Amino acid sequence: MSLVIYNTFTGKKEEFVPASPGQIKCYVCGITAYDHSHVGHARSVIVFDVIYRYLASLGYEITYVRNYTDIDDKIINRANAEHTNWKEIAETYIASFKEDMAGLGVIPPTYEPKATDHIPDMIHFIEKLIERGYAYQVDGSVYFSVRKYDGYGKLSGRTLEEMIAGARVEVDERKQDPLDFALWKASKPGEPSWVSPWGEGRPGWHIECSAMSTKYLGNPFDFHGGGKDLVFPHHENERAQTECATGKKFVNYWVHNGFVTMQREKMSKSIGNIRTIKEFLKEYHPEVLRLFFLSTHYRNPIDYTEQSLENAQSALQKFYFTLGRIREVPREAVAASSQADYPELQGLEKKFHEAMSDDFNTALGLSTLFDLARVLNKMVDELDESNRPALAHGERLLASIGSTLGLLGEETAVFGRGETLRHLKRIGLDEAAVEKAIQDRSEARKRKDYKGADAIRTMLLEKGIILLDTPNGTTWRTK
RNA sequence: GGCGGCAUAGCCAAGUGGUAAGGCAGCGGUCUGCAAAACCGUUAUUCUCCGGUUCAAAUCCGGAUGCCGCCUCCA
Repeated sequence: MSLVIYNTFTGKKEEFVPASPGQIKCYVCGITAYDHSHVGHARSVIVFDVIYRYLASLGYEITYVRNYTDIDDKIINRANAEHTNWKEIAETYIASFKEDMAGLGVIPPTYEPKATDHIPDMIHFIEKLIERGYAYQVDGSVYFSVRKYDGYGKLSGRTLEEMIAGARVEVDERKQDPLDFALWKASKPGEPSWVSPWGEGRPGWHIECSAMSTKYLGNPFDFHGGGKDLVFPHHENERAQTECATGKKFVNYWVHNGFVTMQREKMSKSIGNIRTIKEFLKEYHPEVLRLFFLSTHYRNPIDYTEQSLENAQSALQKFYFTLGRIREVPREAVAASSQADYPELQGLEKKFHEAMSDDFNTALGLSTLFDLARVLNKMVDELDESNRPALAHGERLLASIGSTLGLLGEETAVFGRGETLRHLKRIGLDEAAVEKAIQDRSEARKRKDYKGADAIRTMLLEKGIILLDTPNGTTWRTK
């Protein structure tokens, strides 16, 4: 089965052919470390985490790079506002991001380079551009000469004329052409700076990704990813610089994810409609966010609403319940599976792979998880000698699909406990009070006082607590 | 102003020529003292609207409307 991927550069789905067989080299633009990351950043990271996991499941050996922009106007501004230095700000928010990533269960990339650790690489890169006649120096700054590169605009699908027509940029007098962009910025007094052949200064934004991606991956490399907003100018500029400096193709497949919106509007710091990852994680299990993201194709926008999250939460709970039911079946009963064929399970496995190999169609892939849950629940309901091996096989399939998506990674009991505690915290109820109410109800039931018992059930239900009467007594869970 | 994307049931959402996946919610049923979970059944003659191409269109083409994004930092 071949893997098909939508390439922003061609605007089409293309069959994926790795630059070297069996290996994949991937670069994804990370964050600018000047504040806590929000749910929009999380989408990008999770989308590529799932792509990474899926490619790994296909057996590829992957080198995955995700950078940190740790020097930039916003970082400097924040440092000034807080009377500290850029380094402090950058380190603070890189640490914050790492904490978020761990919380979200994201696999760490192979390399996580920081821009300021690669200043010499960038200087070298710029020198090459000057040598080759694609860049020029003015007053200690260096600019890239956009008109020297005739491929400019091909990634974002616009012509130079269109860009000029639509320009809202303030023209910097020193540029030879309004479209030119900075490779190196001469520093103003008091600003952080590094020594360069052009004087004290700091790198332009785009150059770090060109220098670091080619340093760690060479070029051309397989994937370059990031949010859709990076297509222009960031990736367009990276591409221009790199192809001009190396004389070789930069990237084979450009992959961009859609935005997270709130009330249909892009989530972004400047609009102010953000939800930080930390805020999210206080309220929900991390896999809820992941499941929510995966329920829509990665290139489409996704609207962040409480209802959608509750939805994702129910779905996640459903999967964990299913897993929990299976695991309650005595181990010897599920036994070692034979090599027999299970057409239904194999069909679902195939469906999952077909979905994922068609431009990572996780929404469709997720539907196989629902199908699988149904099949497995039925097996547990109708458990007998004949379907035990199939159940064992199915359990493994559920776990394996889950792990490819980064879901169902927790012990069912731990998951359930976590959901309970989160819910109690949200409604401000303590566990002992719930237990006491349940005990009262059990006594009422013993007296066959069903009216009284139901009153307690209803009271708890209103608080989102559902009682489960089992042969071994009453347990409870949160809605 | 320039360029691009999207529009599928109450909600979320897949589906790029062959007669509408999946989830949530709802309804009916099995089970249960009642519930919950699970399972079974059911819920769009129709895919924003108007034209066109075709034996056949949610899917292709043209137009309209609406929403969103990029063009400035942005995942």
